[in-house]
Amino acid sequence: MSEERSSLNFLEHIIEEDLKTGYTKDQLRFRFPPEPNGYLHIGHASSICLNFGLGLKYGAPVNLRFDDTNPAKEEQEYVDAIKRDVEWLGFTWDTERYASDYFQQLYDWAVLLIQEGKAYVDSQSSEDMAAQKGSPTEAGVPSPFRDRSVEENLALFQGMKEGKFAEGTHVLRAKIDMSAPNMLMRDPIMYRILHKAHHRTNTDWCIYPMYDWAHGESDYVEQVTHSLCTLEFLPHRELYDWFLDQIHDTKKIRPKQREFARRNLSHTVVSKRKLLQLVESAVVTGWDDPRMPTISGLRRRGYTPESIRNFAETIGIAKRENLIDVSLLEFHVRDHLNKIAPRVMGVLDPLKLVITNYAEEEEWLEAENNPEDAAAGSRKVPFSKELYIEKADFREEANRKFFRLKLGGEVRLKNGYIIKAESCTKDTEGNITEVQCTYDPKSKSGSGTDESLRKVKGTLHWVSIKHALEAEIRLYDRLFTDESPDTHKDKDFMDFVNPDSLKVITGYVEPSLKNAKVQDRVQFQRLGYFCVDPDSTSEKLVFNRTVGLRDTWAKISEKS
RNA sequence: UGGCCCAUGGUGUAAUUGGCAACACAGCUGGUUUUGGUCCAGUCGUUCUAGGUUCGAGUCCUAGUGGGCCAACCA
Repeated sequence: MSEERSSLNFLEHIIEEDLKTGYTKDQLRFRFPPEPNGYLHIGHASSICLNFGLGLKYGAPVNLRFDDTNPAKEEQEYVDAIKRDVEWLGFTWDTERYASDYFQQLYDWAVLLIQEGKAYVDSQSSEDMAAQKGSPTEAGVPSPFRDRSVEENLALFQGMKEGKFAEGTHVLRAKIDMSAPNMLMRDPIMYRILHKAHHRTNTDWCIYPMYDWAHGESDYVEQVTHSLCTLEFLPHRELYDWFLDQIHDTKKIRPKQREFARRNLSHTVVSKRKLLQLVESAVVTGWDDPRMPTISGLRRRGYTPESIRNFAETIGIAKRENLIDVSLLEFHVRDHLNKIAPRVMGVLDPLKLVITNYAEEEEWLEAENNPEDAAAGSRKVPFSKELYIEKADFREEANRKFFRLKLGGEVRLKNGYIIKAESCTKDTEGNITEVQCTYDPKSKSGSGTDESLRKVKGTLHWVSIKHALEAEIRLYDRLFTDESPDTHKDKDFMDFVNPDSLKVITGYVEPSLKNAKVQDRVQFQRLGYFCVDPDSTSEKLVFNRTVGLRDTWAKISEKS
């Protein structure tokens, strides 16, 4: 597969290079390492697609590893949600791992470092330590505890482990270089005391390793070859390598950390703090609100795993700053849903249409389920004298660019007949309340008559009033009015919340939808893609608009 | 103000590693269409600046400019 001549991203170039000079293909191994402290979002999705995609490309295993080194923030609930989301995206991990699986090993290695004089227990306050750290332009100063004896360090560290000390009284630090230009190398903390129960190890431990100490060593334990993370971890690489130097057995794989730029999506925020703020301030209804950029939100909105994977693949991966327009994500849902979503008819903004010369009680017309997919078959939709059409599809008069219904003009009712608008009635305020029309009985769709073959410029969707199902329709728009809401120095991202990001309306849909199930996805013809929300009941259908159809008419009418 | 990373059409990403700057989206034209959808065809438009090396530079070197990251007992 790696012989494919399709272009490679910079990480694939690195891997190809490593394959030539070092590793064999069957040694390759990747990992996706979330911290179980929140819900996964679209940014994680591209990291998941990157790591698991590499696994698929090279036939290499990919571990799902939970970076659970901070019991203050992590919960089992998040572990479960993360697993569900990764699975939903369509990926299978090789083994499920936890940094907490390695607490004992990490402890043993830490003891080794102490014995070698490469780590020491510091007993200062965090404020004092911060003050000694220096700044990017000034060197730090050594802690007064830096030269404790190995014996004392060993005894204290053991005491820390045994719970003899309160939180904040001691930490274990690596003894590296207090004047290193890289601040992370100025005697970084390896362990802190936390008297908190951990969702997996419970109270077995009261000292917990810091990210830098745990991450690289976990990669090493798992023999991950390429440990990929976002660019803000670049300064950590030096420390990652230093920690590996201390324990690396040259007969084993030495993991490499490499960094890529996180993908930024326009009109959204992804930081956990900000997403939480949206939830807590009730701007959205929860982590899975269809407007949220979380995987669970996208799922509820009606996005398909394929569309997200395709999106991740087209945006690619690189090292530069980026802001990807959400419309690209929308393109990919449309692209996929166009192929798989059954077509149905629903009217969201109804206007009554009466066919004055229609004499039948009702009839059931044949309707194609999906013109993109012959195997999708067809269904019957009821037709009768009184229908709903969209308000926007009728005007008393209009210019030639308006293909829809106008007085004296003709259109085809999708799957039905050609009609001609004869008159309309209005209320006291001048709003059109009903349109009267006549139909050509010989023009029935699919009948093969000359009349049925006639071309008319417009085709409208419709529903038969007496057969229609009432449904709640939730129309979503971007959550933020600004394309990059959290990058303004003078304004808070909450200032850009779009007040119209949700509109709830009542619509009328064809009766074939009666038994639609939660998560079913359909195209309301000429309107967009919709899916059945979990709030739906047998009494009342609830649809989410996933995304509208591409709308050329909106552009034309905007111009004039 | 120290160290490090980055810079290619409107957006995102490529460029066989120094050899004709391409792909997707968006835009615009037209065609097909019982969805103003889809599909098809065409079109628009790009290497931050200044030097240097070279027969040849998006790619290498130097300087500049612009953007980003780094001082949590977070990850």
